[in-house]
Amino acid sequence: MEPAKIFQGNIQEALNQPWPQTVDAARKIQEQLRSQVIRDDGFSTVQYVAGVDVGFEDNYRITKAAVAVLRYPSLELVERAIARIPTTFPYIPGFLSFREIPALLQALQKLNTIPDLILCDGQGFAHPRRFGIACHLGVLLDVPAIGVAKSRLIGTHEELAAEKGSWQSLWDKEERVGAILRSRANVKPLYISIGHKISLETAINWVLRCTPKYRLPETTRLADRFASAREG
DNA sequence: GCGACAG
DNA sequence: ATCTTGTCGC
Repeated sequence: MEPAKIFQGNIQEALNQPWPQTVDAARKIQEQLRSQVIRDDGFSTVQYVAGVDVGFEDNYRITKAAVAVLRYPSLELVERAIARIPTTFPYIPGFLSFREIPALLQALQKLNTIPDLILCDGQGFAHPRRFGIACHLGVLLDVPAIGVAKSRLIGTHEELAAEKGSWQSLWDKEERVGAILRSRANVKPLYISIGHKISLETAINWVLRCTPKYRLPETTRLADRFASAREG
């Protein structure tokens, strides 16, 4: 079966599953699915890199998801998709994926181009139960994914040098759960963690490859723009 | 019990 | 996340 069929099949299967209505049910899903996370590199060639993000409309009643697919290494926009659905889950730290993934799946379903790698807005493995949104989306789609967060959810770290490209491990007790990365000189670091089918070292390198100029990767910048645009 | 807390 | 203009700094 061709990749496109598998990708669309995974999305359809995920959409057919009942979505949790309580935090307890959501926690059980996290604890069940987290064993499926693959922490090693499970890909070779990367032709398409995608960024995903969500925004809200109508006083948070509508969740608007956006996907931007860029060609690598040119980082030019190849395709974009938008989806709007009613918001069904509140924002609770540690359960972000249950608020954002339903809309993201509907946007991803509209793609004609299958991403080889997805950069998510939020944590992956750097999560209380090691199953942030990048892990959740990566496992559901079975596509390599990276968590790129703008702020900290958990973890501690050493001082970070000011130069672009410098990074430090992010620790939760004795376990390394991710890294903080200076994606641009003298700006607040990014919180990087693996999502699925990728190692932390490879994830850091891909974030840098997708971040030629600004603090955020081009993928997330574009997805951000599409998710927040009043039009579209 | 008291803070911390992705988007 | 979102409401919002100008403004300070490299």
